[in-house]
Amino acid sequence: MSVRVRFAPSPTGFMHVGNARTALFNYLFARHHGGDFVLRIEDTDTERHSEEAVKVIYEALRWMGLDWDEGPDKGGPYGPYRQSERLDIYREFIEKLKEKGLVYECYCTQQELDQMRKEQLERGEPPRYTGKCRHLTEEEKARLRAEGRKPVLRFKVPEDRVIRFKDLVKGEIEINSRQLGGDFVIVRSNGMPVYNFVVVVDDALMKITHVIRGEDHISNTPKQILLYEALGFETPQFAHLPMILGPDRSKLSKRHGSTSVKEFREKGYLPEAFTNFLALLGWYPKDGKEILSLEELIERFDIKDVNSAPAVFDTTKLNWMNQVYIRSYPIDKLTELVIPYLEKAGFDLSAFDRKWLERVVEVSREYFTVLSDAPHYMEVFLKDDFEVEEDAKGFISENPDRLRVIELFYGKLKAFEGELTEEAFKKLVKEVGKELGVKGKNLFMPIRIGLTGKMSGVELPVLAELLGKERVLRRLENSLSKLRG
RNA sequence: GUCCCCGUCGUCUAGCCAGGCCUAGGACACCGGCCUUUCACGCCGGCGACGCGGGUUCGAAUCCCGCCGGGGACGCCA
Repeated sequence: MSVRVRFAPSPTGFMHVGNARTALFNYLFARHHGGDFVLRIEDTDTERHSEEAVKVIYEALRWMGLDWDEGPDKGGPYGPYRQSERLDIYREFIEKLKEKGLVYECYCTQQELDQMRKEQLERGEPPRYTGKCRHLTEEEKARLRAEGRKPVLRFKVPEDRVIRFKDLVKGEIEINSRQLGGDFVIVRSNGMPVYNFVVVVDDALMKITHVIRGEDHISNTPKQILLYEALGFETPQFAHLPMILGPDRSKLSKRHGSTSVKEFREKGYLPEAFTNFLALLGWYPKDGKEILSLEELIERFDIKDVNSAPAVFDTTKLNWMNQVYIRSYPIDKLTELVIPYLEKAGFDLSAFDRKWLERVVEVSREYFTVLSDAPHYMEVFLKDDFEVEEDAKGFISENPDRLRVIELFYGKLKAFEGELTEEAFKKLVKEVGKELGVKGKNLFMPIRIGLTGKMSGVELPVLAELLGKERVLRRLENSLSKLRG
C-alpha cells in the first residue's frame, strides 16, 4: 500500500513554526516514499475561522516549497478537504455509533462540568467526566430538554483496557483507558462534531497510512484508537514529533518572540534556509551533512531518525544558514528578493540599471544575515549625499595629512581621463600616497571616509568602479565640505 | 494532582536498539590566532556535555532499578 500522509492545520490566522515543521516532516516522508501529501483544513470550530486564515496556510506552505497533492484548492479523490464541508459524512458515522450503542447524550452544562473539574482537582484527583448522564432515562432527557438544555454526544470509554500503539518515533506506548478522562465529547451541543472524532473519520476515509503530528497529540491517540475500532476502521501508524521549545524550555509560543512563518519570511530569511533549519530540529541525516536542499532532504529523510527529545528553537544557527544560502543564491533571484526591502527603506531604484544593481547585490551580500539587512549595506552604493559619521570626522581631524589625502585624491581624479576601473582607482590612490608620503590606514581610511563617510565597508576599488568617476567626485565634494565646515 | 513523554557541550545533534572502536565526534555560537592597509568573509586552533545514585559486567553514554529535573496532556480547542 502506498504511503499517504496529511497535514491538517486549523486555520488560526498564522502558521506557527511548530506546524511548519510538522508539515515539512509529513512532506519529506511522503516524497521520500513516493506517496501522497494531503492538505486538510480542520475548521470544525467554526466561529474562529476565516478564508483569510486558510490563505495564510497556503502561502506559508508554498513559500517553503511544500506542494500538496490533494487539498481544498486542488481537490482529489477523497474530498472535500475542509472539515466544515464534510458535516454530512460525519453525521453518517455518528449514526453508526448510535446504532451500536457506543455513544450517549449528556446534558451537563458547562458550569456543571467546570464545577466538577474544580472539585476533583481540589481533592487531588485527575479531572475526568464521571459518566453522570450515561444512564439517563427517556423521561429524564425529556425533562432536561424542556429546561432548554441541548445535549452533547459522548463516547463510552471502556472501563479498564490497556490501549497500546507503536509510535514510529517514541516506540511502544501504552495507557489504560481509565486515564482518558472519562467519556469524551464527540459532538457539541450545537451539533458540530469535535476534533478527536472527525480526525479519525477523515484520516480513515482519506486512506491516511501514517499520522505524523506533534507530541502534544500523544494523549489524543488512545481516544482516537478507540474510535477507529468502534467505527471498524483500520488504525494508521503514528509518529509523534518532539516538541519545539522556547529558550526557557517551555512549549514555544508567541511570548518567545518570532514564531510565525510569516515573520521569518518578512525578516528576510530565505525559504531554503528556513526549511533546512527546521528539518534539523528533531531530525539529523545519517551522513551528517547539514546544508541540504529540499531534494537532498527528501532523499535522506527517515522517520526512524527523528529524535524523541524536544528541541529548543534557537535562531542562531538559522542565521548562519541564511548567510550560507544568501551567498550561494542565484544573483538575479536574490536581487529580485532584495528590491522590496530597498524600496521599503525609501530608496528610489528607478535611476539604476538592473545589471548594475545585481553587481551591487553581489558585492554586498557577503555582509547580509537576513535580506532586511540589505538597505543598510547597500546604502553606500545608492545614496551620494551621506553624512560623515562622528568617528570618521574625529579620525580626519586627528591629523591634517588625512584631509590632504582626500583633497589630493579629489584633484587627481578630477584631472583623470577615462573610466574609473578598479585598477585606475588603485593607481590614483598609490600616486596620492607617494606624493604625500602617506601609506596604510592613513592613506586608505581618508579615502574611504571621503567616499562613504564611514570607517568600514566594502572594498574601495570595487565601490569606486561601481560608482563611476562622476559619482565619486560628487561624494568627495560632499564629504570635503562637511569635513572642512 | 494523575497519566504520558523526555534528559549527551550554551544550542542543534552523532553515538544508545545489537556494551569495548568514546581520551564522547560534528555543526552553530563563543574565545584566540592567521589572512586582509577597514569591517565582514575565509583558514587554523581553543573552550565546552554523557542529570544524580545504585546495580549487571572484565568493561556502560550505551542494559536494569531508583531518584532528581524538564516538558506535555488531562475542554462542547485543534
